[in-house]
Amino acid sequence: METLAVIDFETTGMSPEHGARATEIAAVLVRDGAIVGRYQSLMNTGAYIPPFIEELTGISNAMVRQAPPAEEVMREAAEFVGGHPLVAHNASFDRKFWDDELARVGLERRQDFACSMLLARRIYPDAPNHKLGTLVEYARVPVAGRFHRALADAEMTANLLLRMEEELMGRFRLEAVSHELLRAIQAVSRRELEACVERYLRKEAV
DNA sequence: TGCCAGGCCCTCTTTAGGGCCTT
Repeated sequence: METLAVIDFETTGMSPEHGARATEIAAVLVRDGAIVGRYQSLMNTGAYIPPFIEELTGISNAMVRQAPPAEEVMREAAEFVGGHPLVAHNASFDRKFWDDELARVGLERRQDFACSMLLARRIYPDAPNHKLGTLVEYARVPVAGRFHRALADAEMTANLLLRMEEELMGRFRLEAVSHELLRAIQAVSRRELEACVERYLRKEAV
């Protein structure tokens, strides 16, 4: 059975290209419909956390000053994730920081990301919006802790992913949902969801 | 907010604009 790694970063800003750095990372492993592993750590990059971000995440400059060095944390996180396919909510954001923080320790990403936000737009088109907090309530996912902390957000994203996989399995009578199928679904428009799954199933059958 | 992005999607579209989502 395939194992997926769901990751979430807290950061000092929106883009590493403009100097933002990670302040916390979490990764949870998902297999057989359940969370089977967890990793979480604050990380010290030396970067300043603006007051707005401190307020948003509850992660202060004092907290990260006492945290392990970013190099140590990223090596641990990369080892924990291994080669498992990745998932994140609005993955384009976490992918940038994953790639940037790995590169700083001489490592490279080995796998693709699937995005739970793009999937939710297709699977739950009638949700009020597709923010993680809204989807957690909409899909009746248990609240795992404070929003905007990495482990809570990663766990809720993982459980949201499992709900969406159940929805796909029920709707299309699938026995399992692979990372490859998730990537195929997120690459088509909402209207093409059904045709996409059918194409995928035909390819699998050949 | 120590001021910044960018990929994606929808539609009153495609020779474009604007909103969403992440911190």
